[in-house]
Amino acid sequence: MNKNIGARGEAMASSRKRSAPVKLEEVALAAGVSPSTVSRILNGTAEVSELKKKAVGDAIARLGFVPNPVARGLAGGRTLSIGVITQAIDSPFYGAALNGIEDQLDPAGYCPLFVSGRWDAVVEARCISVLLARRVDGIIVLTGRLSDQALKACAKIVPTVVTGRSLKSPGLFSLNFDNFEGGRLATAHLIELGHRHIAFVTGEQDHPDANERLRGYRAAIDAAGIAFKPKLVVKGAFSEASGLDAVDKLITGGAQFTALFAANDQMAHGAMLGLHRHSLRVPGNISVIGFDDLPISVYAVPPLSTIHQPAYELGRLAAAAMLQLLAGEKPSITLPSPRLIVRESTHRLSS
Amino acid sequence: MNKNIGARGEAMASSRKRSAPVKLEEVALAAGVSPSTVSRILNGTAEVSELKKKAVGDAIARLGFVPNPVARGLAGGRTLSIGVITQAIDSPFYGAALNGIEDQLDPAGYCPLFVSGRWDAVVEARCISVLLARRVDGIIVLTGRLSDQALKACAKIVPTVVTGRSLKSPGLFSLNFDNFEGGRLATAHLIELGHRHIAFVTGEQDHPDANERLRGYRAAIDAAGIAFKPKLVVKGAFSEASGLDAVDKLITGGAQFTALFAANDQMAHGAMLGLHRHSLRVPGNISVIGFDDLPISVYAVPPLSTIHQPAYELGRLAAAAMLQLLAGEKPSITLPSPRLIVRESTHRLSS
DNA sequence: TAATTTTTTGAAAGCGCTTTCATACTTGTC
DNA sequence: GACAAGTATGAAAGCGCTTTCAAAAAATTA
Repeated sequence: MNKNIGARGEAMASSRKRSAPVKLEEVALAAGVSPSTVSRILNGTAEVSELKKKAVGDAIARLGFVPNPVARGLAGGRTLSIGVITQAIDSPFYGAALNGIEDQLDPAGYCPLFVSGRWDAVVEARCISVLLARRVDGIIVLTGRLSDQALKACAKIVPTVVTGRSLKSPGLFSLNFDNFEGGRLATAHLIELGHRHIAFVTGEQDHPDANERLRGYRAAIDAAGIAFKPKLVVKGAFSEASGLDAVDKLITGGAQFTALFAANDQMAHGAMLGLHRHSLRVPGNISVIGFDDLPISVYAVPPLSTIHQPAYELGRLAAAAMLQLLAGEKPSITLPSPRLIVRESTHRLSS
Repeated sequence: MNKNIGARGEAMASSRKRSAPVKLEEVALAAGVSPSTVSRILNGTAEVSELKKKAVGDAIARLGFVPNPVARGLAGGRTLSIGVITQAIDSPFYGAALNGIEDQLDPAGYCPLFVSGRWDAVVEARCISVLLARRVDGIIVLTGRLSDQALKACAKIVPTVVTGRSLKSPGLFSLNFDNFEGGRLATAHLIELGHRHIAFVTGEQDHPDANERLRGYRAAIDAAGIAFKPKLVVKGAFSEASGLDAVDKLITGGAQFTALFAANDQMAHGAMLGLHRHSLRVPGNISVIGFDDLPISVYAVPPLSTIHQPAYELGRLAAAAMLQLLAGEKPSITLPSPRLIVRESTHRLSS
């Protein structure tokens, strides 16, 4: 009763409104072979004579046959879909990564299933359940909150690719961007410009990326022989609002600084607005540098200096690694190194 | 229902490496009923005695059974997944909408399948095929390029919800934001502030939203008795870069204007940078207003006046409409009206 | 040419669930 | 208390494809 819902039964012989989709069986019949043979040709799972191959190919083309992925999933155990856990599908950074994933997966016939973890380990765990229940063939986790333990457990069930950390486990591949080096690079740039009092706005609490960037900041000022001043480091949360707050805190706290490094671009934008509100010019009075190189940062007023993070590429490579994992190969993929992008928000300190 | 997949079932007898998922048959056995009964309880498709209902419920909980959506899809014809066609998954505007869709669909047990149409009717058509091949239960098209015709054809096959246009057809529901009124509102605001020379940066060519916003602009200046000057209207493409270009074109073309209305926020940001490059201050020399109210616009320097478009809400409502369609109801959903958001990028014209 | 190995192919058994269809079991009615 | 009219339940037949398994055909060897 529910099979051909849309199929209005009214049109019998002649004009069929919505002909039921062609199925493999019909192709087999038309080509004069057995269903098994058609399946084998479709999947390349066995040698088939050229003759039949052609007959089947013709039949498929003529009938316009498209295999039903649902049936394939049930019978073959593969759904040709990959679960992708992102933290916020509406974040500009993740958006680009998702795009990269889609671009890479699509030609391979795979389809991504996006779900949002909302920076919450519990939600993330639920996401994994949902994805697993949907029988995805693999899971890509974009920098989540899940424990290494949970990730490894997941990898036991399906191939797993995770970004933002480095761990080894069977069935698991991790792809890590050098956040430490990025943090160092950004800070060193500021120091290079003559700045000695550099404020730092951190990212989400216990986010590995955030911690690494902070480590990079410390390493750079240490290397330059600048004393670390805890007062110059304020907590942020990767959001524009938190960048703005951070500047307020800094200024009302009486901190002295000529440059500010925000652990991501979103906070840098918030910080720039904060400085503007305090009648501080960027880069005239304060130099600002961010991290991520969001598309919008090119168009900030002034355009934001930052560390380029290849978000799109990250997605593409994560997907590529997944494809390799699925093919039984051992992925051999590495991310490009952090790159400093100097625009107009950083300036030499005029003494 | 499907809470605990993460629960490694090691508490069982001995330590099974990866216990095969429990299936409905086992639940039936454990509860002492037939598989049919379990299915009926799961789907609520028939009356079942309280007694057995409880027995089955217990068995499900005890065994940690989670129905296999793939099998359900094959047998029942419903996959509990909804295809969503967006133009650019990495656009800040669509990101928010996708979030809304996900939030609305998830509690209902549905799962969105996102694909990107890339502002291209051909790609979009391919997306529909892919989605249909995957046997989605419905399709949501976020302001696409497809012809009304194609959309109606799609609606014949599965329930379809489309935003950004108004058309009626069986199985089709459309949700349209009042872009005309938004455009009018923005322009009227500028006029109210004393501006008479108002530049307009258009959106993507033949994008319905873009055209409507332009219509709103014209209506407002007409109403104010201001002559329409074609030189003040320049083509944009909804991207930051095109906003910047537009300003260049305007200025090198010698156009005289004291205010600028960009058909979306992204272009407004580009335009603000363009003005900055020409040493024009916002709003000191030129007032700027955008359209969409992207999250980032709050943190622009200066914060951007704009027309609020409820992107998240749009997604949520589109999904809600889909759910109603699926339930066989006739959706009765309307979008909130455009709302003017005055921030700091627009200012009274000082004569 | 007979015997043996290798390759191609088809029949049939699922994959895990939904859904007729028919069967027991209740009610209700005169 | 016998007969019609429900109601809860189970057996079995798929959904459209993949995948053993074994038979048939072809290639190889002795």
